[in-house]
Amino acid sequence: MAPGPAFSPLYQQIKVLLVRSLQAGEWKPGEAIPSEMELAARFKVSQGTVRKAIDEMATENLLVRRQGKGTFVATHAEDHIQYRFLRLMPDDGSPSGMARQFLDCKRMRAPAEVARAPGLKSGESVVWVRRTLYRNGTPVVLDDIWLPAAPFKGLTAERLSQYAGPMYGLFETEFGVRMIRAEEKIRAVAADATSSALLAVTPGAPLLSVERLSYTYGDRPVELRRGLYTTVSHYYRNELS
Amino acid sequence: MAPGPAFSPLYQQIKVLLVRSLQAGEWKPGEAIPSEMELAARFKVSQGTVRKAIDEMATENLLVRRQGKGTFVATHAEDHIQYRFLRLMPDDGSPSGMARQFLDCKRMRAPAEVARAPGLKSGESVVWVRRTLYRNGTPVVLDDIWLPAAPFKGLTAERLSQYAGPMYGLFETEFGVRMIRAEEKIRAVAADATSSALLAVTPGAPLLSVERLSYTYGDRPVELRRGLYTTVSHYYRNELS
DNA sequence: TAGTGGTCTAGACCACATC
DNA sequence: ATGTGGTCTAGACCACTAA
Repeated sequence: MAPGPAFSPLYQQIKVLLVRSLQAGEWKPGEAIPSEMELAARFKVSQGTVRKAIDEMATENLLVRRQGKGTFVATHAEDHIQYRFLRLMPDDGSPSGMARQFLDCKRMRAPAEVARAPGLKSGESVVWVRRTLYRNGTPVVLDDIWLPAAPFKGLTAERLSQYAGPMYGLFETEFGVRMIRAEEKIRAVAADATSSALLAVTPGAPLLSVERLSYTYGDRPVELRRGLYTTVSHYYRNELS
Repeated sequence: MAPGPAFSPLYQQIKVLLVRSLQAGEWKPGEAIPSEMELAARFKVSQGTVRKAIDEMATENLLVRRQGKGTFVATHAEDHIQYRFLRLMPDDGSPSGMARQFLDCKRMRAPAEVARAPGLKSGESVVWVRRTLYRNGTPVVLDDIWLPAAPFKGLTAERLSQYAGPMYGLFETEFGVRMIRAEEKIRAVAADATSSALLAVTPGAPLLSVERLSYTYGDRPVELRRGLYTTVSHYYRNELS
């Protein structure tokens, strides 16, 4: 392989090329990418070098390997794991499904608090979504979601309600926006008037505030989400290592 | 290599053997393990196979590779990153150090709430530690820590205070107990009388409750910790992928 | 049976750290 | 100059999947 513009290991350069292809939509979420041998031939490197590139992308959850079948583009849509990014677990072990309810969805100028987050310019047009999640008929999560209006033209409460499965699956299939990773800032806050009403708790009750910034390919932030979780019968689960 | 008792890839078997050596203390935290070539000779496999075993252990933070120098046993003691497991960040970016204060340290029978956690039998003798962390003179963290009394014989507030550096570093060097990974359950709770007093907040104020179960080699839980964090000028940081 | 990813090997060379 | 981990290659064989 010709010495690329950057001085980095071959497999890293391959990785960059593969990510570019993903970004360009050469292979869509859920589809298989070419076999390791084909990619090795295309990039004129050995299979082992392609392998190492794919290995890293698999650990980053960009690709999924399936022995005997091939390597596939990761997706939120087919993932049997509903809510890949939701870490809220019920106290009793069963991570059963939740019911959704969309309360609002409108176009607006980005308020200052939202625009501070990278990726959304101040005053830019955004889509705002408010929804709740229920388990066993009781509200558990109140989400406020801000999205840049441009890529999400045509997003309505109607379409959100009709789509079965995780929201990020809809973003993927309908708007071509794939969430790769996210950063969360977690705080304990007191319920205000609206949140206490929507979550059926007393005003001032402690709630878990989860502020999430989600990124697509190329580390571009494309979603800001502020979730309020009731944690009387649920907890936010995290693993440290 | 002889086909071990379990049917698994060679490099996985090597990994098991390496973990056993770590557990047995053949190489202590901070020390270098033998070179890949030496290990390959010892286990009668190729260097690449040892490499893959070490690679996985490095991503699990059991080992640390340093090019040109060798591969070292991970440690909490030398890590320049103070508080490897503490995810609390100040709102202003600087993750500067915190001051510690040990309030209590005594032997007791494990209360029921604690004994429910695996690894501690009900009524077993435990060591209980209470401490606070301060930043800029104001209390931010209140930790209650329960440890099995047996391995931690001789743990006193005195020794905790005298030891500079992270608590898990002291556990390592003084008691031979190495924390490998941990699980946390995070909730929002209201400050009670004692916590509000110790954290200088009004009773009922929302606090982040972080219940941590820490594991040593072999997935044996050896510490239960319940932290209460004030999140008015700090937040719990998490990465999703 | 053919094609995929998964493992294992052996050898070459590079980059870094140390003496 | 030597020893370490890091990269790259080429080829063999295994395990799984599907036609």
